[in-house]
Amino acid sequence: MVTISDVAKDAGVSVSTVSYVLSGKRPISATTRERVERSISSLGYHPQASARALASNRSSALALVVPLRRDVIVPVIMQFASGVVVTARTHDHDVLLMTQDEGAGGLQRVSGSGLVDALIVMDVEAQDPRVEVLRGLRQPAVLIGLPDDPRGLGCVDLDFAAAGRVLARHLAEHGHRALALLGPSPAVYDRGTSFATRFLRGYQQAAEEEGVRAVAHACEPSFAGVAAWLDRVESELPGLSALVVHNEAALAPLLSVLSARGRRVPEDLSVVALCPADVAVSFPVPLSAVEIPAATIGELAVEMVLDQLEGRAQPSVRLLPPEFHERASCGPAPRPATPRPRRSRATARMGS
Amino acid sequence: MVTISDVAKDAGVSVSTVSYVLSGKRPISATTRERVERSISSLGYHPQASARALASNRSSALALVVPLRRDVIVPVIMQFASGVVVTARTHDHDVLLMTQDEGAGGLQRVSGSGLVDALIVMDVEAQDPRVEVLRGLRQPAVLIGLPDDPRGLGCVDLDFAAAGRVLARHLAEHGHRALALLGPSPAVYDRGTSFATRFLRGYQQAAEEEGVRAVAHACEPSFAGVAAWLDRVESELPGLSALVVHNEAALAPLLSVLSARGRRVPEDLSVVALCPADVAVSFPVPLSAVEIPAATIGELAVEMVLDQLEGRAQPSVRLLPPEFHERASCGPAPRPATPRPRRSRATARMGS
DNA sequence: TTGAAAGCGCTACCAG
DNA sequence: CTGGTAGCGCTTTCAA
Repeated sequence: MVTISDVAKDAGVSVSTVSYVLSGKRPISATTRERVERSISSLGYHPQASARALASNRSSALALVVPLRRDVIVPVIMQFASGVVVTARTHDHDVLLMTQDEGAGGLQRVSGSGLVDALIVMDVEAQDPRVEVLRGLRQPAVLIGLPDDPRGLGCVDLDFAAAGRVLARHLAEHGHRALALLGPSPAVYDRGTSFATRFLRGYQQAAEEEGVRAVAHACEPSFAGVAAWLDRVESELPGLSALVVHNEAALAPLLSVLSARGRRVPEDLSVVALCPADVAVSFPVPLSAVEIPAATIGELAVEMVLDQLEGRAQPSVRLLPPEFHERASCGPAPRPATPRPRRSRATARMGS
Repeated sequence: MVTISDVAKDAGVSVSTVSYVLSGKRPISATTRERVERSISSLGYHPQASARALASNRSSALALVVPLRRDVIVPVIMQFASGVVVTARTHDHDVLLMTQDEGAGGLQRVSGSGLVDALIVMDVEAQDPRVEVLRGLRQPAVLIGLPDDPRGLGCVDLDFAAAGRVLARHLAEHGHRALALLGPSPAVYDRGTSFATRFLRGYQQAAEEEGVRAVAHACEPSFAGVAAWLDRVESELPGLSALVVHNEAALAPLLSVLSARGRRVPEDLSVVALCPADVAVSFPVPLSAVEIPAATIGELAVEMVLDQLEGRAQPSVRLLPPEFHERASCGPAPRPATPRPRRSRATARMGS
């Protein structure tokens, strides 16, 4: 194994000079630098990560904690993780992959052992017990999600409230006067996952502002679940002409069930969703949808956490604006709109 | 920060004793061990990873290289990665996440810098340039996939040939005499990805043995691609009554197109696939399918690579047997089988 | 602009 | 069964 002193010897300089050539932390004459670099590549020298970390007290690694639950949208996780890894590499950092099930203890372990310089934690819930632990660590952290009390921690996420607003408003502007939100499975609400609630609030707020009737219910992502959900909202809301879907896994069953019942999209029923682009275009009629900018969130998380690490910035909360993509699943309301009241009461609630 | 000598002082023993308590590499009296452990937890001591790695020349980390291409099946990758991380943790190892795009240089970097003790590389192609690089590294490696020349490297993968055989044979046993294989997109074959070819060979072999007619064509996973594929095989193979799908992304379009054309599954056409269980059950008619045991492959990869690291085993190739799950998409051939020839010529080829 | 050398915290060898 | 201690390969301060 070739070490820094092998390089120093070969180049006829001191060890510290080689180190400074590598780090750029002090000026080096062009000729010296060149000699050193020649030796480095001719010897095939690679600085040893552990020695560097020990001496500098920096690991050049970030921890990334990903969820494993079955109700997460796997492709979104992957996009996000890719964004993190690629961005980390452009800042000369590596990524240590951890799973949710290591829990708070895992965070303490990697932090305490100095394995990483900073942490990025996905899928953080409103009352996540890990939040308090993260606040107590030596290393900075950025969360994907928005806990109730984010003090001291960076947060990045889609602005779910704005996403809910955008979708509801879009339907209202197409003349729809009665909307239904197909929400995530009940388990997601039970867990107190804040994004579901934020989306719902945005949806309700826009519906109210636009003066349209709107219901919302959680939905199990299966054929049976979707069928039951449909029965319920159709009986609950006569004149229903548009759906907002915040449940990726329910999309396929939903569209199957609709087609089986002879309800055409968008002629009979408009559908808009929050889902990745590739999912949106995987149906016979491409879905108008808001996307989760997962890769961007990943990049941003890395940049925020490194800014905190270098003292360039304080922890802050960043909610990214939703991007709506119009495709083919949203049309005008089928029946001429009934005379629009100046200010109708919006009804929106999230039942079980 | 609390160090090993703080613990030694607190417990009234030497640092080496603390070290040996931690590693268990030499006998320690019960009383000493207890005192040391008490000090460790009362001081909240965490051994520093970098110092340990420097002194022991072991990082206790594995590199995991995941693909980023759009034609990979993301959930399978995730299952696999989870299996790797969880298993690595049970063996006291962490996982460094790398992306495909770091290429051979990335492998050399993490290897040369001693960041990891071993490497696991996913999605390895028949003529993958990384194979030669991996062979030259100091650390052992295990590949997911099967390159043409795997000498010196461990390999784990599904036995794709057996999977192709199982599916074709299953259909033949249900009386189907004319089969079509809907393969991955042409890009996959062009890339020389060995799993596609292995699956195809197994399918062809079983068809020949069973004396059934069988065609095979690559297919773009889109509505247009699937429709064109269907037109082609139906005109090419009169009496076609069963499909084998080796293209997860094409499943949804395929089933939509079939339903739009009034072809019922399984009454008019039987369909079997190679896909994850959750995908198989996400359609109106649950698909009989072979699954990729991704989590198992991940576990196995970790165990194999650690066995190599510890000198407990030589690099070897392990192909896991396919597991077929009967669901609802496969029925008997619709028309009574034509008199079965003793040994008919099977036709199977993979056109563009 | 460069060199010398003191650690960083741990492991594992050598002694006892 | 336990202690002392020489490194592991690098960074960074102090000195020149």
